[in-house]
Amino acid sequence: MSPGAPAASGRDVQGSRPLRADAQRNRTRILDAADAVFAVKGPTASTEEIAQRAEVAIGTLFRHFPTKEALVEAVFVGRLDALAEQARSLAGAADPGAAFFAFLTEAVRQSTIKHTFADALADAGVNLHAYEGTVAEAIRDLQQSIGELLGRAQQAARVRVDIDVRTLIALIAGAAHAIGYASQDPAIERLVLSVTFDGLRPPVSP
Amino acid sequence: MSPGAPAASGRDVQGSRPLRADAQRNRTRILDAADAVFAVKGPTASTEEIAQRAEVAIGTLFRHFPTKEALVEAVFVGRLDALAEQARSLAGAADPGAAFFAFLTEAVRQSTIKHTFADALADAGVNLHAYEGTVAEAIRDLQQSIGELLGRAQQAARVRVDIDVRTLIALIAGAAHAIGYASQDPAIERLVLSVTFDGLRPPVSP
Amino acid sequence: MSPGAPAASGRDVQGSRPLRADAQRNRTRILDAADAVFAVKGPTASTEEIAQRAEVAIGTLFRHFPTKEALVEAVFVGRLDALAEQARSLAGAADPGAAFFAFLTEAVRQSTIKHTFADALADAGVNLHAYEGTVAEAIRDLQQSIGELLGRAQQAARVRVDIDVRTLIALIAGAAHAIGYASQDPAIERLVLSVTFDGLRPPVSP
Amino acid sequence: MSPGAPAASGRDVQGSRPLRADAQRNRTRILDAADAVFAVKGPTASTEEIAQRAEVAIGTLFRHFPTKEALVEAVFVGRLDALAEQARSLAGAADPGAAFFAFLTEAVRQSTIKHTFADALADAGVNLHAYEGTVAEAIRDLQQSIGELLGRAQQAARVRVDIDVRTLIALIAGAAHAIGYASQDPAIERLVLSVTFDGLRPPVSP
DNA sequence: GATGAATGAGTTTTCATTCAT
DNA sequence: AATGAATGAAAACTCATTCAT
Repeated sequence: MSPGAPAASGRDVQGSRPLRADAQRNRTRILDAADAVFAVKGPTASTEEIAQRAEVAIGTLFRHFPTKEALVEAVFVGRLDALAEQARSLAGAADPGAAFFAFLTEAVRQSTIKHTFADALADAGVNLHAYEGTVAEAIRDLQQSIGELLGRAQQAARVRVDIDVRTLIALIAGAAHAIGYASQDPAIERLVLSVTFDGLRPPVSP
Repeated sequence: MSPGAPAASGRDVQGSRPLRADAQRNRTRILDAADAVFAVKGPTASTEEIAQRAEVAIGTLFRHFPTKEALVEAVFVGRLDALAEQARSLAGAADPGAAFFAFLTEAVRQSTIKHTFADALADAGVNLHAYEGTVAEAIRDLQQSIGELLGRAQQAARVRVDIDVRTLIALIAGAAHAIGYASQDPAIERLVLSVTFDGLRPPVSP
Repeated sequence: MSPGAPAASGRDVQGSRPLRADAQRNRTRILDAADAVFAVKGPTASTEEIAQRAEVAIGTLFRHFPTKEALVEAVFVGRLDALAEQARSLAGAADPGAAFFAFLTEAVRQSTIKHTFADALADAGVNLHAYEGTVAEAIRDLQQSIGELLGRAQQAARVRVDIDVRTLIALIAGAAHAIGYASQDPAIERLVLSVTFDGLRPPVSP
Repeated sequence: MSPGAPAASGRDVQGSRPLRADAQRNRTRILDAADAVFAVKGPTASTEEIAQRAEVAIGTLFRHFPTKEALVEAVFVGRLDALAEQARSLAGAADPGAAFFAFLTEAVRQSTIKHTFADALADAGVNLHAYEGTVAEAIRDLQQSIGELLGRAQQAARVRVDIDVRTLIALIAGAAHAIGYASQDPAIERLVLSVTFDGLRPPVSP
């Protein structure tokens, strides 16, 4: 599991005392397993399968996440945090345009693994008002870090000024989807990114 | 239900005599219901719910579609046929560029109703080799009619020549996804389409 | 279908006017189909399959036999009649012992095709009191014709005198079952018949 | 439930740790219920009915036996084990002929409860090659223990030497069938056994 | 009478969730 | 806290039987 993976999320559950060491370890294992299984089978994968992969009993899974939905959300938040982290790490780059498009490429690639995430990302990114709790928090955080990158790229005249963060997130999810199907075909992947990037550039001034 | 809706599909099942009037009516009701329910809840919606909405017994549903998969495919084929029909109706237009972008707009809007369709569309469009039967047939038909529009627009220098049909279908699905979440927000819809269109245009020659 | 097959049964349904020619033909087709299908798949075979094999609509099947049970019974009666016919054709033979064992061999072989029949035969043969209608009638008829053969063989001192018709029918069904499993293995078939025959012979007088 | 009944089977599922006390209790209840229900209604009885009789939820039944087939097999193996146990307990008897016929009587009586078992017994006994897993194992075990009894009885000149284990099992099943129907009538039961026993004895040397 | 579409209770199986150990 | 067995409400699918055409 790469650094920045969901389980490494530092987001604290408010109001709960720190977990015992073994409990914390189980929580991490469950999140990692869920992340992997959801990525392959989508969110209809069974909790039982996740528990098995995490090598914990099903009861343990439900002790940590009272419903399946809670688990799905936690995985989602983990991915959002990882994305936001990535955006922040590019925030100070010398070339704002390069940083922006580099982030875009990476974000699309990561979302590509499984549509579920792209779906959830776009939905949350665009309809933040419909969310609450940790998801809303994570999205707000992500929007801010992406906003930073976007703003700088726009100031550097590398991106159309009429694009806002919510539209950008929608575009990322869309491109991820488009590419997701063509996993065998690098040509399509390149073309989709190319079209999206070109469409984002400011119009050539006459 | 708009004209060209799935139930109106003219694709004939080979070798079966025409259905009795009442059976045809039920088949249509089931397809319409499935189309509507899948649009809202995705393909995991239960066959029972669809049967209820169609006001037929569950046995009737399974008489018409022997497995759930067959029903899902039939709905899908219906939508593909409607799209292809649309492409064909624009094929002879005087302005190939306008026709192309008009089709794109319409295709994205229709796919937007539910991601399921966009997903399936892109998957089938890109990975046609993985399909067979009526779905493969419908996709091939759609690819051809879209190809026509695309080819003319490229000859008229209104679309980049490096785009092929498969990439285009992937882009349509991607844009549909992106927009799908922003159903409340026409601004995002406009921007996503604008970015996609601009990205598709041929580079300005210096 | 060999002569003597169930459909050829001459047993009249009491009180019903003679069937129209085409109806009679359909009745025959259904019975033949049911006989064949039940022989292969047992009585859990679906009515639909039988109708298809008979090339009639399912509604036609149920017009002739108001319940599946009625159809099963009719097939059964057909086989009982065929057996009884066979017994009668041997009744006048010169050698009563040979006639008896020839019948036995034939009866076992025929019942062997499918255990269902052996089961039903034994049950009806032994527990005649539990049956009524055409089945009871057919069994009584069969018991009488077998009784004839048995009586003569006993008088000729070729069969133990303590055997009665009901026991004999049970033994036939039992042997048929035993052999049914060994359809691949003629050795077992021969041995089972040999044991049964030997056991039926009168004890050697000292 | 007599000792040696299916639930008491000592056959261990390899590789699985011993069940928790309550789970073992439920497993036993389910097996006992299945044994009883199958005996009355045959193997088409519904899993739901078995679960009800065992007073467990349907999910519990399927946790213990992942398919209905697995349950049917487990019941079958239980009975086979009980029979083999019985054969073994008679193996050392002083009088091999008496032991052999005592076993036969008992085996027929037990198989008589329901034809399903006799059917399965004969099929597996004769066509062992078509089985695998625990069923094959149990049958092999049974064949061996019966073979022992048979061999000794043959050496003592109490049974025809041309009989082999497979034929013997077929005969047991056949007799069980024959008797099964005559449960009300001890006379028939006695006669069927008598015929079978007599048929198995070696021919009187002149 | 024949047809075959419609019905709906019943079947096996899955799975999120609870709770005794 | 962890375990994993138990629960029971679905879910997809079947099939004997009915009834409109």
